[in-house]
Amino acid sequence: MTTLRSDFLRIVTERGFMHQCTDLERLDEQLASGRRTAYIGFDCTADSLHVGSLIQIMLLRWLQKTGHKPIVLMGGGTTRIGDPTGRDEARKMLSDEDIARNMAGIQQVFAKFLTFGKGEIDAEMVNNADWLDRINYIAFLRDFGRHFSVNRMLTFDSVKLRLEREQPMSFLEFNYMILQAYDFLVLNRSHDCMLQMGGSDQWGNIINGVELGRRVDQVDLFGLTSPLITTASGAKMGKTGQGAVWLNAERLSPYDYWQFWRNTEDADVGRFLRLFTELPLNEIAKLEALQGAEINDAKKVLAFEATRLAHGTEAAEEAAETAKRVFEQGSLSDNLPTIEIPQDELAAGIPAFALFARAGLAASNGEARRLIKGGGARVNDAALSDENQPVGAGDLRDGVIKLSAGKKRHVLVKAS
RNA sequence: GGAGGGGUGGCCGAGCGGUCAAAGGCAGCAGACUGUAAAUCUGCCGACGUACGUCUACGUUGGUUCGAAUCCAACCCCCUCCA
Repeated sequence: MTTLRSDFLRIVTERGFMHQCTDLERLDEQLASGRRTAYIGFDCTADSLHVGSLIQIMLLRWLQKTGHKPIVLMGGGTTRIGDPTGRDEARKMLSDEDIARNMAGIQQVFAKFLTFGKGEIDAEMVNNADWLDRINYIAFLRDFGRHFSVNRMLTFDSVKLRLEREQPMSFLEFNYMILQAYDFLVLNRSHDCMLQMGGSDQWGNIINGVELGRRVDQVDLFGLTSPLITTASGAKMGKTGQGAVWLNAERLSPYDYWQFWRNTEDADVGRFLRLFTELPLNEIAKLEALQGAEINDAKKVLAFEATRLAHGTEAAEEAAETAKRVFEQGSLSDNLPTIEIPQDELAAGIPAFALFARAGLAASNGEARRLIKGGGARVNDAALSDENQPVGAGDLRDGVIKLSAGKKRHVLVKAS
């Protein structure tokens, strides 16, 4: 590969964000010669984003840090269609209210990672419903539909794979890629946006936009994709037993977020440090070189840095402190999840299984029973053998009872 | 519209009159080993009752039968081929 001149592409390449690029050399020229604008689209299927989108978020963050303008495109319009990429079933339709609420939530997440405002390189959030909603069907088909070959569309993975698997695809979904291509064209016209980034699964959609720009406006547009991030053992990143790893504190506490990173597989530490922190590469190289149990120190750095980006320094320090107390000193921390039980109930004593279920450490009484029978439940760090054993006021230590399911999941019970 | 195939637990997928809460796999939870890792091994894995049990569940509704995920009918949805 030739030496890259633009800060953005160089950093992004060195740190492992690059998967494919439509024309690396010319894009590099462009980015090296002045301020440019790029965008990434996100759909609003939930009111927050999770770590699955973090690479994209980091890409925009680096873009801004290297002096360019990021645009966050909210798929308010396209969310109502659903990207067929990589799925066998059409998405369920969301109401306009849902979409509006989701957009607001996602904006909160981005506010942590990007600087928004009116300045030259301040980030901007746009909603494609603003133009897609106004499309006139016939005019749109005549102006843009003519540039899309169905023959070609059928060869894109998003469509081809679905057909090969003999799964249904509606015409609605089939149109998704056209609309995404149109988004790019619109953003180029309105914001002089010349680069669309996205996950590797978006390659086809991005290409369509690049081509549409060339055919309709004779402009040079660029596309760049990031690799699909899986863990070293091949699992999709960001799925835990509890569900997605959300980036907002309401859905996932900073402590749990910290824990997620702390539990990174050894083999992923270096890669994740490069992708999800902004530590200098030489420092990462040192951390990555740690062997055996020492790599835990690197994981703590990863957890701290990643949490800092999403939740701020203070929350990251707090999470680190809580983890230290719980895991390294075996003591308590107020920062653990806490439930309150009425005083009199506690005085009477609650069967252990019921308490564990109430604390959320088990999904049902039956599951709590199994947990206890299996020897995975502890009260104040003492193993529990009888699932019916009453737990109550007598178990309070300094005003709290510590319930543990396994080694990692703890809940504090307080009287109210 | 016609012919054929199909809809099973979070997912994949067997079962095709009782012994079916339903094989097997994946995912998940816990235990052992470790380093809050991975791999491996063990146990659990619909709900409720401490076990025997009860309830809910095999697209929907109704039927046959002592008994149905399994047979029949109608309906809904999906796939393939034909028109």
